[in-house]
Amino acid sequence: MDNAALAAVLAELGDLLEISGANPFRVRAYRNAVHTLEGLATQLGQLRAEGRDLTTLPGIGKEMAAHLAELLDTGRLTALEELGKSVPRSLVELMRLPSVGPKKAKRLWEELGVTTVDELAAAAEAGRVAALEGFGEKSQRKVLAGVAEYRLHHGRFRIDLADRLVLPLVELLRSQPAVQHLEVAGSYRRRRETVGDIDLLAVARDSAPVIAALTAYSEVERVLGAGETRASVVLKSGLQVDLRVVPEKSYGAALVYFTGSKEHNVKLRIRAVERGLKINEYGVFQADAAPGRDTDADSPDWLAGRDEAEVYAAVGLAWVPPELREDRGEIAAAERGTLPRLITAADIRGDLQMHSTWSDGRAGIEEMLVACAARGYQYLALTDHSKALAMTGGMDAAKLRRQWREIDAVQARHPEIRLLKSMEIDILADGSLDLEDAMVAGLDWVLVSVHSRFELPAAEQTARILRAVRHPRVQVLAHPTGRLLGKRKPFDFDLEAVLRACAEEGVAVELNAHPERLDLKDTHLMRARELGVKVVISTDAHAPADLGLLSYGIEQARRAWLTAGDVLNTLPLDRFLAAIAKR
DNA sequence: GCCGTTTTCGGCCCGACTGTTTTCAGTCG
Repeated sequence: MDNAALAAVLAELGDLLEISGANPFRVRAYRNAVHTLEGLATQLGQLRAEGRDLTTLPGIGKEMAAHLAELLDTGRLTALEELGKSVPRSLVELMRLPSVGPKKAKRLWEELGVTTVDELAAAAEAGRVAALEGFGEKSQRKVLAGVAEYRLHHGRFRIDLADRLVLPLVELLRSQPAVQHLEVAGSYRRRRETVGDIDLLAVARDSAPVIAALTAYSEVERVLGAGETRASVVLKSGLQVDLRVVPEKSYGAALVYFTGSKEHNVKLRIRAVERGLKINEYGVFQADAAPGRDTDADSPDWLAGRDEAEVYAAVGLAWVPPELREDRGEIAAAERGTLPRLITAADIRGDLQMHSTWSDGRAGIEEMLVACAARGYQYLALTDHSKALAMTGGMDAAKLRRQWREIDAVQARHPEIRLLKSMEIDILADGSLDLEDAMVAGLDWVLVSVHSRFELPAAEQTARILRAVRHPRVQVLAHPTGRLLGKRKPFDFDLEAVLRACAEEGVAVELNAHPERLDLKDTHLMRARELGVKVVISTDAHAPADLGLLSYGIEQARRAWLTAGDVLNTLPLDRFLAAIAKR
């Protein structure tokens, strides 16, 4: 089982414990363990095989370690199966519905016999939910609306889709005369690869017109609620948007608070408590100056909160870039002053994966080159597909030779940028390359990737990829896990073994910046860096406009703590060529 | 259930909104 699967089982047990009325701190312990697993850069099974004591991991104690060991050994968890005998496991699905939490899920089950979302829908349609004490007509309607939403799509939104939906709304709200500041917070600001909803934060002279502008927005499907300082709507796309309006004095504190992550905020508050302070969304306050006194921007106990740096400084920390706020060691680094200088788009000197009309791209070589030069790049690699991908017009040796002649001609017309001869060479099922070695030797940049046989057993898949990265001329492994967000899971293989081989062989790994891939992902990149594997951030562009997708790759690289020094294509041309010539 | 130069017990982050309540529990972020 991989870390994500382990985390899912512990999360389910935590939810089920909560429904069964367990001690809330015990429930939280499960949530904390899940968070640790999700943030782990190395597979837990690997750590265990290396003899690591799992209880040295944060939030993992004796009990969690035993659960994890059982899961790794047997793939099952007795505690979950036992609890499932007294509380239906399907109840955790009910908690995914808005306004249904553990208490309501339990009562729906005990008093109405509801155990699934479908049964809940039937009960609500029959009017049985409204009759329940503590519920009413409105609760019943909310449940039905929630079920409809759930059935439509109970997933998250890819970050690029979120951008398309959010940016016009942000522009509209910023144009309101009353608005002084408006920022998108939450996981969107941390640039997670997907977002569940959108948190907007505003400072305004008068909150009412801002709230009204949101609820009246043409893309709003329905208004979930609107009060003095906050409002929630669901867009026609299904994306939920929450808006909070805060006083100017609280803007920084609120931005920290609503940017999260929750785990990062918890750490900040604990630091505050240790220093006799209190942090909430309105500011940093002297704690217990007058117990029970309001802690808002007008309180005499208010100390800081106008901007984020002020809030961090109040607890002895440097400002932390939003992408790092995941409780992965950033607090300690901010305290020591050792936060990394994160890579930016301006550090990139060349794009090392793109396609042209020679395979499945939509633009010619020269067009792609001109677009790269316009971005200020010093080099680009043209990586059209190899012949195994016949449907893309993949090239065999003869076609590749013809392409080289055109490349030479285009290069002769454009001395301003270096056009590298390359190819996205398929890794065949046995790990051999889909191009003769004599031709491989003629390439400036040798990129390999898997595009077929995703279903191979893990051992075979691993052996196949290992053979490819151990090929003496291979320089980069592209989109190593093959995942497509929301469409295809990563194929089953031992990434750790592949990364170690890359480290030994001096092969780089790609961070494919296409928002559908983002492969490797942030935690994998952290592991690559630990092992000393260089990263290449490429767009996989199939048209000039796709070159702009680079920003999505940069964001994930930042989430992985990468600096310019960790990324090969930040090097100027001469140093880049020198670096890859060693291979 | 986890954690600890305030260790092996007694804590564990905080506030707004909603709906159904006559004073607040539950949910959510």
